[in-house]
Amino acid sequence: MVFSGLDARRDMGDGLRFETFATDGAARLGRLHTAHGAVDTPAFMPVGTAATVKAMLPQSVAATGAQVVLGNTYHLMLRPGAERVARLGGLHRFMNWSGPILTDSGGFQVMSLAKLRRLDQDGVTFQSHVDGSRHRLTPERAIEIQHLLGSDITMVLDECTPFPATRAQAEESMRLSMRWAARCREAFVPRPGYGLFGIVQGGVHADLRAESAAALTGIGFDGIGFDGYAVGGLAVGEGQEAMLATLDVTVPHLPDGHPRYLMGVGRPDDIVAAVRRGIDMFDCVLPTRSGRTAQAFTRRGTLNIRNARHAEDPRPLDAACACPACAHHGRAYLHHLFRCGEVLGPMLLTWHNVHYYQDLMRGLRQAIADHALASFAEAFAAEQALGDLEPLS
RNA sequence: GGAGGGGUGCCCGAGUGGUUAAAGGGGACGGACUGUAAAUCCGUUGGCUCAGCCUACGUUGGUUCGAAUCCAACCCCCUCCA
Repeated sequence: MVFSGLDARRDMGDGLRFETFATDGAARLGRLHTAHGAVDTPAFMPVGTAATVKAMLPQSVAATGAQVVLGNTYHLMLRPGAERVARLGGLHRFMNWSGPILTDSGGFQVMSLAKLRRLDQDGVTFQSHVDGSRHRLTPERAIEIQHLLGSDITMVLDECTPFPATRAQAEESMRLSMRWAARCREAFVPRPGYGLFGIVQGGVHADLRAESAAALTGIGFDGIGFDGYAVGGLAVGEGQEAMLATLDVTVPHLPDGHPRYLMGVGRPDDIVAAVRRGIDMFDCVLPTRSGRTAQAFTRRGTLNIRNARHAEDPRPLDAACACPACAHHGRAYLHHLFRCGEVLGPMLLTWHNVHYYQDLMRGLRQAIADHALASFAEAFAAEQALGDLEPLS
């Protein structure tokens, strides 16, 4: 490279364009433009850690209305390896997903695999959960891997601060993440349609969140900042009330002109609450993991399809849902598939859950466009509260 | 007809004198799951008036302070030989 990332960025213009069409309170209706297409926001991004949204075909994911999926630096680094993906034409081609891809940096694994890694100021060394081999991840290498994958939206390497943590631990952890974020910013090679997101940390402490946001928006030699801003380290055990309170003291510090991404969240009610607080993007394993473990999300709340009460229930999971599980099958059949351990059960339920999440996002976007978000949220909560035992209308 | 093996809780199956309402599976019933070490994990699973009692290891009877475990008879099941 003859020029640094920041020089290139100045020469080539913004990596990701984000436009906003309407607002309702703090919520925004927007569109994020990437090299592989646009994402309407607020958006929910299904998680495809190992180059697959588990139990779904890429075209099925797209059919739900999902416009962007996640991949994971740590998992793809181990298998099949970033260089191999690059030789095979990049992650989009590898997994046959033509839309935008956001890749997490491995920062979540710094927390979730705490027992299998050693952290130092320069980076983190993982002991592979697959074969025990050692793998070094520095901010620079995390960015390099995401470049090799061809990620549209690259995430900085951070440390997802665990909960509970003392204030001192949260502060130290956040500052480490901010130093790493600066290194990621330097290492990232800007290209039109590709972008880098910073991640705000700071636990549940308002001043630390503010400090983190200020660090990210001012990062770089001339305060260039990032293409988008993620809020990390939430939904890790602090509870919804603390999470929302943290959003209340964090989002105001994030610039209006860039997308805001609440990492790893969440349940449907978390998403509604966070959108009302100005969050534009979400990802969560709940719809996919729960789909594989018999939990369905519906307008009437969650249900466990394994439960005996569904054994002879011919109704669909959700009468208002257009997904294949609801359009062509009743609860009794899905119940039977799960009872028998048939793979079609997890496949159909995952499809349904992802479809439900996308329906929810469509509803939220429409509500913002209509300036009716408050009444939408009220109706959403009322319907969820009815519960699954009430007959579906 | 002869020889051998075996009958344990919803099912399979361990257990050969007391620490056994009885390992472990399965099934059943329920729960959990929030930038995926997850098609995973965790409870419960004889009854009752539930820190106690009752019922229970094919059936009946016996030995013993004490039996799923030892003995006898009987009833079933399996394998081999006629």
